[in-house]
Amino acid sequence: MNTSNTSAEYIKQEKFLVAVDCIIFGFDTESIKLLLFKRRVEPLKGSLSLIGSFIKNDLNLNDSAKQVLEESTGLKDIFLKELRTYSNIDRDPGNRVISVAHYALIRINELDIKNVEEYDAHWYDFNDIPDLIFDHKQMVEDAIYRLRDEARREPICFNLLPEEFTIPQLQSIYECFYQRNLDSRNFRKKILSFDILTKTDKKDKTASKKGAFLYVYDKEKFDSFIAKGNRFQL
Amino acid sequence: MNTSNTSAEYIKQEKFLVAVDCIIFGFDTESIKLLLFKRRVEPLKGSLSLIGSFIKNDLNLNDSAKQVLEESTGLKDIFLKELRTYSNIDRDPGNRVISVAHYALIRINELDIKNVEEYDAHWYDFNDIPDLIFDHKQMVEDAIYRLRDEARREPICFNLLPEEFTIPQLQSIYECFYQRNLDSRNFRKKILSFDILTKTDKKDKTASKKGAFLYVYDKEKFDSFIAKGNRFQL
DNA sequence: CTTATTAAATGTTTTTCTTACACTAATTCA
DNA sequence: TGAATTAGTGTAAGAAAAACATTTAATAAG
Repeated sequence: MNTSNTSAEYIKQEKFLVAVDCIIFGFDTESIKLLLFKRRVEPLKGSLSLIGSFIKNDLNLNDSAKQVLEESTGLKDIFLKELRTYSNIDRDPGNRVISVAHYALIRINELDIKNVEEYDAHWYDFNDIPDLIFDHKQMVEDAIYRLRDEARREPICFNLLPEEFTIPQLQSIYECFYQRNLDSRNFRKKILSFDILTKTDKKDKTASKKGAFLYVYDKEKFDSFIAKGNRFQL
Repeated sequence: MNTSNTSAEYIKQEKFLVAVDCIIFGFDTESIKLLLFKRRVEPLKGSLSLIGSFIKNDLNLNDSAKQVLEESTGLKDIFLKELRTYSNIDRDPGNRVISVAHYALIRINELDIKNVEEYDAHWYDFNDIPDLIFDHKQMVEDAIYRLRDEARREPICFNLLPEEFTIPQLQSIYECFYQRNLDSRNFRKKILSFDILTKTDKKDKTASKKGAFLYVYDKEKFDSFIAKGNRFQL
């Protein structure tokens, strides 16, 4: 590290290992899933954990998390947000490490199988999280809590679906988050009332004989919806 | 730092300066205010900034922020939450520093004047924030945005008022946040409908001749309100 | 001691949003 | 060709939000 122009007051200070950990969510028609990994370094090598990495001096935290995601999933341009820091002194028995947890929403179908196998990654139902190393299970629980809240107030669930998706698919994500069935008439009415979706003339016939029309999320429509003083709320 | 039991993989890693910065909010019958400080170290010594500190090896981030707050305001048991990290490589010209911003709500009247003077601290209207060092102004803007959102969904505004406060006082905080007048009948009806306040038989006569009854926030009532499946929303 | 002033406290109606509810349509497969 | 399956649609009732004006309690001024 270049310390040539380091201020005098700074030099006295202690330095810390800083890591990012990523909570990766996906959705597969039935349930919201979480991508978990076999840890590849000591301590606790081989145990289940989130994917993470120590940060380097050339990237900020968000870019570090992006890099971790790209390496482990093969995906770029992923929905990614900071959750919070985890900084208890003894959280990592290897040494003191301050970790900044990030959560990501990905489209399961776009996941690169090669990466997944190489990294020994597996999907777990978000209602049935196994024990994880350190405080990773706490991170997951915090992320689920945050995500539930955010899904209600921001149009983020589209990030779990293909570019083109059906209204019933979208509904089932919300049913997963809220753990209850929603009325399909009311749901459709509400989501379409925001006028943020564009209907295509294509149908998805994987889920029914009749087939359901495919829609795409339109960020510009959303922005103008908000600009008019409206609020996304499900 | 004790590195005797540090894992091999960890030793190779770069370490970083980590700081906490605190965005301190108050309220003084008219407007929401922000406590700003004259910076006491180089670089940019003497410029306006948030209060902050490098963290040490014996405290987690939250406790570090608490310590900063106690030293600068003389207050304990302050409402304090993590906002987010700021980690751009060049954000601090003194050296690379990762800062974790925290926001705090305090009761202006409880502030220790001695500390305030010693630290050269001053209140600024939250609608008129001066330029600050580094990315501190961004932190403030992010904190205001977060706080506005949180005030709508969590009972946090009480932290800006004395233990005993009037309904009109509470209303004026919300009017500040939303920057619009609220109907006093509807506001009162709504806030009382949550059944989270206890009315005292005392009156505050500083704001009117008639005087307004004082109320206290009851955390237990709030918890049972939530346990019944309700949602605080203003 | 009467009157003027000031902000607090209160209820009702209208409008908007939410919830509950059941049938028809399109397609596939047997 | 008919049985099965999910998609798609409208309306009525109930709940919540918004709009709106007057009376009350206390102090201060004349």
